[in-house]
This record gives sequence, C-alpha cells and structure tokens, in this order.
Amino acid sequence: MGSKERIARLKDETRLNILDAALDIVKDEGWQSLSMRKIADKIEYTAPIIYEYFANKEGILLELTRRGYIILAGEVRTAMQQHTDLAEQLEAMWIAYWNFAFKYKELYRLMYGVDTNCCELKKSMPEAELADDMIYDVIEKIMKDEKPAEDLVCRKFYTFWSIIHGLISINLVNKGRDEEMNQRILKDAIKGIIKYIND
Amino acid sequence: MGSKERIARLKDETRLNILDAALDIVKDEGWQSLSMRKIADKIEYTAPIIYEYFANKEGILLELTRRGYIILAGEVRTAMQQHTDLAEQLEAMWIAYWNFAFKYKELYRLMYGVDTNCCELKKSMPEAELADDMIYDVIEKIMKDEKPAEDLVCRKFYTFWSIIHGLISINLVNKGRDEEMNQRILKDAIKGIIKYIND
DNA sequence: ACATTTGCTTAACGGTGTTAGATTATTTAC
DNA sequence: GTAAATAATCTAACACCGTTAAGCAAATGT
Repeated sequence: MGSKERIARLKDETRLNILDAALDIVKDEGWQSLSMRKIADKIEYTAPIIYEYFANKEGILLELTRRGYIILAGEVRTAMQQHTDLAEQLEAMWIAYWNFAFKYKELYRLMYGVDTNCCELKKSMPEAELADDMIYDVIEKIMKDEKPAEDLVCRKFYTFWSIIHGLISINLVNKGRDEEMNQRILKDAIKGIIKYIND
Repeated sequence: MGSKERIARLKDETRLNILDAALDIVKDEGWQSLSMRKIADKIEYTAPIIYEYFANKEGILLELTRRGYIILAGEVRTAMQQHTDLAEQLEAMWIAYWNFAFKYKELYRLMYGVDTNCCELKKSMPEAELADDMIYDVIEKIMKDEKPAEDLVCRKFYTFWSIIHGLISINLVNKGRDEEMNQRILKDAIKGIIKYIND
C-alpha cells in the first residue's frame, strides 16, 4: 500500500510547516515572542502536536540553526566557485558570508547568538559611549599628522571594535577555546590594525 | 529628623540588593533563568516589591547594563593612564576592553547582546562547520608557499571570522547604521588581512 | 486615640513550555 | 458491514513567568 508513504509525506510536510511557521513568526515579531501556541495557531493545530515532530521548543530552534548552516555553506560555496584567484576567492567567500547574515538575519542571530534584547532603550544611555569616546580620541590622535577625515577615524574605530567584539563573542558563545591562541590573535590584530592606521 | 535619611539609605540599599541578587542568579544559572520571583527570594521579599524600585524586569537589566558601561569606561581609562606612547596606549585600552569582557562575562553579554541560547547542543552539529572548513582551506592555500603551521592558519581564520562576525553583530544589534561605511570597513578589513596573511 | 500613610503580602490575570488523559477519526480484522 | 484496534488530535492541567490590584498590618502624624 502506497498510503504509508503518502502519510509519511504528510508528516514531513507538517514538520516543514512547523519550521516555516516558526520562521515566519520570528520574521514578523522577533525571537522573543515565538511561542509554541503561536506556531500551532499558524499551522492550524493545537500546541501539543508539535511535540510529535520535535522534542521541545529548543528542538525547533536547533533544526532552524542547522538549516541556517546548510544555506550558509551553499552561498559560500557558490561564491568560491566563481573565482580562481585565491585572494579574490577568499574575499568573495567572506562577502558571501556577510550577505548571508543580512539576507537571513533571523537565522544568523540564532546561529551566532546575536541578541537584540532591550536595545531600543539602550540608545538613550550616555554611559554606553564613555569607553568608546576615549578610544576614538586616541585613534584620532594617532592619525593627527594627516588631519584625518571624520569618517576615516570612524572606520578605523569600527574596524577595531569589530575584531575585538567578534573575538569576544566567539569566545563567549563557544566558550573555552585555546586561551593562548586568542591572546595571540588579539595582539596580532591590534598591532596589525595600528600599523594599518598609518597607511 | 535623620530617620528620613536612614530610610532613604535603606531604600537605596535594597535597590542595590536587587541588582546584586540579579547578577548573582545570572552568574549561577545564566540570563535565561533570571526571574523576578527568584530575585525576590534572594532578597527575602516577595516579587511585587521589586516594582517599587524598578519599573519592570527590563529596568533591572537596563541598570545592570548601565553599570557595565561605567565599569568598562573605568578600566579603559586606567589602561590609558598607564601609557604615554599613543600606540601603546591604544593597545592597552583594547586589551582592557578585552579583559573586561571576560572578567564581567555576564555584563558583557548583556551590554552587547551575546546570547548563548542552546549552545551545548550546537556543538554536536556537523553542519556548523561546513562553511568554516571551506574558508579555512582557501586560507591554507594562500599561505601554502610557506608551509604554514596548523595554528597559524587557525589564527588567520579566527582573525577573519572575528572581524566579520563583529561587524555583523554590531550592525544587527544597532541596526541601520551607515550602510556604505560598513561595506568599506568590510572590504578594507578583508584586503588588509589578506595582505597581512603573507607577512 | 484616631486617621493616615507606608511596607509588604496574598491573590489574581494572562501568558509561557510541557505532559497526561480523554476524545475523535481512521484503519484493520473478521 | 460491524467491531476492535490504532492513530490523530484535542482539552485540561501543571508549574512557571511578568505584572497588577486589593488588602492587611504596622508605623507615623496629629
């Protein structure tokens, strides 16, 4: 009887529906307000059946991250295949990575734990810029000889901040990597960028 | 009567107790499982009084972030004051920033939205490394002439990843900054690091 | 001594993730 | 075709969450 397969196909379909519904909700309302009952509403079932397809809510998130990684790998691969020169290849791949992050914002957030919890209110917090301003000033002074344009200093600052914040994030999320290597990466990067400032 | 002041001081004290209790819970159990009732338990009150000191849960988090920024600014400042040479100053300041992030892990997570939601399970996900491996290989090829040591390639990879991930995070969290500048930072950084690979 | 304010608690509302039990629909067996 | 068995789904509940309203009891002002 082919009905077994038809039923299996239907099961797979609602499994996909659950994932799609979850992603739709997140796109509309953010990760914070994703709930099992909302997913159930969207697929026109009640909440408990979701547990026939996923162990729990985290199971859904985990499957979505998995899909995110697969999509990312695909985009990076096609970028790679469009170049032969190694340096060009590498640049294209990183740009593909970058583009993925913004094309699939929600997935990227999930994959790398970038949270936006209470960020509207954070804007009106002067303390948030105390440290930044100090660093900004020093960068400006280093470049002073050349009367740097405002946005050039800004770019240097963000370059610095990105690399440090990126390293930190990676270490906080995938905690407990090689501590010594991190320190070397950090110092290398800082020295490199400082040298690069004066180009 | 000085009792007014004594009472005011007591109020300030329980305000601090609330913040301390919250941070303690987070240190022990993570942000996910911080609840008003747990805070209340720890300060030996019931949940509703917390609302006499903070508008809501987000208010507590916001005050903790504020304190985080102030501490960070302090550490960066003292780092700055210990050097005169500008380049050394800048390096020390970034290292202070780095150290802050790990000394006050929980605060840093709060301040910059680095979430660790469901990360234990993510380790056992082979798809997570598909894209990484491809990029890793290209870096290795670029450096091939020099028979690079394993950990040197690794360092380069993380340097790349950090800067891109950092830039992305910053843009996802403080969304909608200058798009053009971001692209320039990105390309600059990539080109810079590629050049730097062959040193 | 009475009235008022203050500090704090209990009870509740609507929401969450999740589980157990009842119910309905579908398939299987005779 | 009807009865039994199985699958699919729902309702109800549990324990928790953030938050608010009502009430009590002690301290205070007069």
